[in-house]
Formats: sequence, C-alpha cells, structure tokens
Amino acid sequence: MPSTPTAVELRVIAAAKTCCERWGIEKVTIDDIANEAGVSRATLYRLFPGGKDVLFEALRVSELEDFFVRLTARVDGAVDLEDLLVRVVVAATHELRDDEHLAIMMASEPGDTLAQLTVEGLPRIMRVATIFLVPMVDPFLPRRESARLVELLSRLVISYFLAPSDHVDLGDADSARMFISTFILPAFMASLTA
Amino acid sequence: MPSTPTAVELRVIAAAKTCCERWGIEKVTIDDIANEAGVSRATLYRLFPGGKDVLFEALRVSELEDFFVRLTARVDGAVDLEDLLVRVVVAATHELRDDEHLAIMMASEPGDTLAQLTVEGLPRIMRVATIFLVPMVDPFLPRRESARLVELLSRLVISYFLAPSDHVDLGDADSARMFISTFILPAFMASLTA
DNA sequence: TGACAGTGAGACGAAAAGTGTCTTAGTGTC
DNA sequence: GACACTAAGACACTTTTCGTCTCACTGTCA
Repeated sequence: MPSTPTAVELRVIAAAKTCCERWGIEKVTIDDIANEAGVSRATLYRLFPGGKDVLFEALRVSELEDFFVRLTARVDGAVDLEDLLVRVVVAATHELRDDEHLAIMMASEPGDTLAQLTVEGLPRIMRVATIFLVPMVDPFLPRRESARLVELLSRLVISYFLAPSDHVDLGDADSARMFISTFILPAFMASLTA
Repeated sequence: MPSTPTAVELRVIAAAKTCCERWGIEKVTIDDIANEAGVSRATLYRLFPGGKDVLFEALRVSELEDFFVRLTARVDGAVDLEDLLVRVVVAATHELRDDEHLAIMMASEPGDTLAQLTVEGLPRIMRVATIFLVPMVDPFLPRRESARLVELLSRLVISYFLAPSDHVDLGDADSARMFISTFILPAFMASLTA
C-alpha cells in the first residue's frame, strides 16, 4: 500500500529495525528511533502519524514486502502448478529459517513475535502473500481458487516453520513435492485449467 | 568486602547480569531484574538498599572477583618474579579477550563500559587486583613495592587490552616476557629480595 | 503452640521518562 | 521572495519507574 517510501521514511524504518534488534520492541522509544535515524521527533511524527504503532506497522509491511520480493526472485521459471508450489514453499521455508531479524525477535520477545506470525499478524501476511503470489498461481487456476490456495499454503508454511514435523520438511524439495501432490493439489484438481 | 553473598543475593546478581546483557544497563529496570530473579521488588531493595546503583556495583565487584579467581587458578607454580608476572599478564589479557559479558557490554554501551575500565572503575579494579595479586608478589618484593608493581601492571594490561600495540602483545608469553624484563623489572631491581 | 525472620504482593506518592502537538527559526529550491 | 521541509525544543499530558511502606503468608526454632 505505501506506494513508494521516501528515502527519509526508509531511513526511519531501518532505524526502527536496528533499535528493535538492539533493545526489543518493548524498550524502544520514539526518541531512540529518531536519534538512530538522525531525524527529529517532529519529522518522525509527520512521516508516521500515530507514533510507534504506525511506525512498526510500516516496518512489518516493509519486511514482508522484502520477504516476498526475495521469494519471487527465487521462484522464477516454474513449468507447472506443482513445480511452482514446491519452489514457493521451499524458498519461503528457507527464507524464514535464514531470517536473522526474525530469529533475534523470536529469541528476545517470543510472545510478540509469535503474535505477529499468527493471531495479529496473519491477516497482513495473507494480504501481502496474496498480492505477490496470486498472480503467479493465476495462470494455472481460477482467481478464486488461487486465493484459497495461497492462503492455505501460507498458513501451512508458517505452521511447519514454527513447529517442524517428523513427517514433512517443507524446506526439502522432495518432501515438499510429496506433501503438495498428496494433500494440496487433489483438492484443487477439479479447477485445474492446465 | 561482601563476605559471602547468600544464595538469593547471587541469584539477583545473576539476574542483573542477564538483564544487562539483554537490554543494556540503560534500559533495565529494577522490576526487570526482580522478575528475572524470581524475587519481589521489596526483597531486592532489602538486599541492595540503594537500588540499581548498589546492585550494579555488587555485580561489578562480583565479576571482578570471579575474574581474579580464574586468573589465580591459571597462574599457579611460578618459580620467580619474572615468571610470575609474565603468567599473570598473559592470563589476564586472555581473560579480558575471552570475556563474553565484557564484549557484549563493550558493543552495546561502549561509553559506560569504558568508564568502568578506566576513570570510574579503575579504583575498584586496583583494589581487587591488589587484594588478589599482592600476596602472590609479596614473596619477591617488599610490600610497598608489591602494591606499586601490581598497580602498574594492572594499568598496563588494561591499556594494552583496550588499545593493542604493534610492538607488544601482552597475550603472548614471549612478547610479555620481553616487555616485563625490559621496562618493568629494572625499576624494581633495587628492591628484589630473591 | 507462639514468637520470629524472611518473603511476596501490592498500595502509595514522588520523580523521571516518554508521548504527541505545537511554535520558531533555519535551510535549500524554485 | 514564496515555498516546502526540517531540527530544535517548549509544552502539557500520560505512563513508567522508583523507593518506601504495610500486610499477610510461610517456614523455623524454641
């Protein structure tokens, strides 16, 4: 939604991220972030009216978009729906496992971080995931089905990331392919256009 | 000076250390520490009247004593003064370099941490260093000279730790021996009893 | 059993920190 | 010279933190 953040906005968001990693979201103050960004408090409130809440919401959206931009880059060249889904799921799982900021947050503030991956944050994740992934799935499925599929897979990737299973490893291509062809694709078979 | 801290005191001090590493001394509150220690705020104030200042002073003394206890263990069996000094200096330098807590503090709050190694903290360091080291040097020197020697070496170890030199590496036994025999021992020659 | 030391919980007012809005003055651009 | 944008900081307000206090509870020892 934030069409294109300006340079100052990006600097402030980056500062928020830095401060957040250093002190945890609980301990950060608006002043900390303003100082880190080399920006006055007035400017910060002008850019993000609403203060901390709005700013951190922007940070999360920004991170989420970065996440999917990287993901998209790693998924190019899929030949069919199964191939596409496997690549997306595997890449997303690896992205999550390699996300340093996420790891720091998870270690220092598990409660808030989990909430951002589940109850509170899931709607936003779904929204951004839909924006990025539905267009990729569209060639293979009717729009309504694409959205349902993306939602289903997003939820599953997060769930298996948070609580790994003995039976499936969505970070492994073979395992992911088996999982997807067995449990996911059949439900969408009737709608398959290709 | 704290004859023997009780179990509760030790738990509170450990909690202070943990919180300090997690949030930095600036951001920690008494409540944080009390919670981490599983102790009520009332108890904390009862144990450390004066609050944060007194508590962190106790933490520093505690760390300092641990430091010298470890140091003492690594210096056993010196045969003469030069040998003893080399061992002490090398071991102390390694202790400093390997001190994780110190590294974390230095990274997150360089100002305060440096102050604790120089202007503000040096008197305490000298005091504890004297208590631990003078008895080890005593067999070789008159008491007054021992104290002066310990002070001199402590200052040098800290200085070379904070700002390493191209000419001397006090973490290296040969280099330290050269340094000590050239620049330190001659000044105390006249007093040598052995 | 009853005195007693040690504790957790939490109320309390005071102090400090943080918040959000505003004004002012300065800077660079058109 | 008008303009947009900003840093600095004053301001009233809210929230957090502090330090002290009381009170009830729990074990321990006599």
